[in-house]
Amino acid sequence: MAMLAPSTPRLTALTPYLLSTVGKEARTLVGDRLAARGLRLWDMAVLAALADHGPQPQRDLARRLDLHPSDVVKVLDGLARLGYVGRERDTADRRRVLASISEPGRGILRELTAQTAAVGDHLLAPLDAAERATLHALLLRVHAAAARP
Amino acid sequence: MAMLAPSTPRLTALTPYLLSTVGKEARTLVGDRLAARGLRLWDMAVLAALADHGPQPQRDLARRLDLHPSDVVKVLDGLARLGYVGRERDTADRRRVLASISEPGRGILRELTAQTAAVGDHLLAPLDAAERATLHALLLRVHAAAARP
DNA sequence: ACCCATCATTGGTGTTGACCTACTGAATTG
DNA sequence: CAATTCAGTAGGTCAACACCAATGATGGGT
Repeated sequence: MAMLAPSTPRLTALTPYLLSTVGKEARTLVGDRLAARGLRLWDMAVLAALADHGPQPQRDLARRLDLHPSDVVKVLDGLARLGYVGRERDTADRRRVLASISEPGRGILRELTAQTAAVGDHLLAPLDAAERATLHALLLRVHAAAARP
Repeated sequence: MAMLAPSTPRLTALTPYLLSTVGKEARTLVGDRLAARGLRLWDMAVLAALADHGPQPQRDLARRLDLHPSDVVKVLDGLARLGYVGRERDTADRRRVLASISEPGRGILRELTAQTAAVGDHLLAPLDAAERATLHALLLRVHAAAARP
């Protein structure tokens, strides 16, 4: 269990530093929960993208998640071996492979989502519900702005 | 320049995911600026800790920054080679080595701090001043809570 | 038909971050 | 004063991550 250091004022005065360390902590906590199921962060991201946007060529996944196409293959290989995703050639364009989430995949995704929410509860313990909502909304706007070129 | 992906609702609904991605982005942006000066994130953290808490044994730095003692040595080696820190045996306990920041060290730290603030401005562009303050305050509380055992 | 672009895949590379072990010299404890 | 604990150091491991080049199959354009 990673433990944040009681840090130094010069650093904690900088929002990027706080974002970086708190983000790293979140990453580690979620990563640990996923690791307990033999999965990694990208696995969850891919499952979520498939659940949200339906079956799609791997190219789209790569663009959507900003993940290298050759790494998409590797992630899907792992998920397919566990039965969480299926792959079919697109009959319209036989170069493409349509990846889709399976029922077991949806099940594990629900679990992972719950786990992640639990991590959130733990991490945001010092904040009340309204504050958590505020934080989330602000982060969402920052995220959205950083996402577009 | 890393670019965040336009992500998927199921993920952006989870605060830990937002913290993780935005944090990673902040980390990368700051890291790039440091790399332009041949430094890394830990270098800045160590300089800041020395500036904030004065000369101190490396053991304290390790605890303070949650950095492995053997890695503290390596970071200090690099900083010492650049003349940003000095090291002296503690006369009271000659096992200890007191690390301290030098004047050039303070200078570079000021620069790095300005660079980091600039990254903050860029990253938090969509937020107005009050919102940035709110975000910072919330993150600070989360950080402080996660820091203590 | 032919050529070129696209998609998936394979099998790598280099970097990084965190960690671990063994060793030295110094202090503390019994 | 012997044994143990502690600080710093040197050197190495290890997994994760992002990225790259080459290949084979397919599609689209002219």
